[in-house]
Amino acid sequence: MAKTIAKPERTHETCTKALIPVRDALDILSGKWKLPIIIALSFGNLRFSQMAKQIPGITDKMLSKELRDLEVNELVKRTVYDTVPVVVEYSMTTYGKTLEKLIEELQAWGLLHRKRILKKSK
Amino acid sequence: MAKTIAKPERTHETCTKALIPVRDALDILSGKWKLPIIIALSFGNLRFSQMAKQIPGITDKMLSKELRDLEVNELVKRTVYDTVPVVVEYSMTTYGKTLEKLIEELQAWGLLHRKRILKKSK
DNA sequence: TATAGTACTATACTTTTTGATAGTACTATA
DNA sequence: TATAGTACTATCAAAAAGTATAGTACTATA
Repeated sequence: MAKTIAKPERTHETCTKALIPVRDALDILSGKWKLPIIIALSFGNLRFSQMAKQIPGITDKMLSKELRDLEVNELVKRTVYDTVPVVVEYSMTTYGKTLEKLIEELQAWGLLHRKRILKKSK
Repeated sequence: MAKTIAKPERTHETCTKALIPVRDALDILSGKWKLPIIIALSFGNLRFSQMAKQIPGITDKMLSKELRDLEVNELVKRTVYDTVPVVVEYSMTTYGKTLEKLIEELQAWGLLHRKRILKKSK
């Protein structure tokens, strides 16, 4: 017997509710610095100051804040090494890597969109 | 012979470039009102004032601005009827409907994320 | 002549997000 | 004792996003 999932009726009500997780996903990627941070970390683990160097223009404050956001959402892991001076290493979690597929899909749509819209404005 | 696309090397340089269309896609969906408008229109064409009623809390200014954005991006079509008083009808374009798949994918990820994160906070 | 209905625009304001700049705590080394 | 290195935080300023409220242009109808 095939497993089926009861799909709620498509009403304004249900659609508005269905919007909440969409917004969640968008929020995770939104803002000026989330994507650059994710990309930087996708190349390998980085310490705070290394990351600050790799992402031109970001301030310490923004980096710190965005990393905390990503950490709270379990997308990035923060590891403190008990050295002197202390060293903190950031890395993508396995879970965080599931974002990559989503980002690729956004990229695919965005690429088509660029082609379509820029063609017109020539 | 299978068609292959030359994939650029994966460097910071190329990744940063690849980020541009991702940002484009995110921008299209970002802001407080884009998703509610898209959902409302996905149920059928609407006039300005009808839409304002269906989207609780939106101001005329925001509605007008966001519709213009969507129109410029060819996601929404604006049709003016030569009546008195004038009536303007908004509808999703065929192209605009291609966003639905993307929205569903965001939703799918967001749903998993909700489950994962909310579970912990209980 | 006044009002109503449509689809907006204009202005000023508040809130949220981001930026600039400086400062903190710790301690090893010169 | 002064400086340097690490990973931040604090404070204030600027910019961007969103809200509140009123006003416009048009004309048919009461």
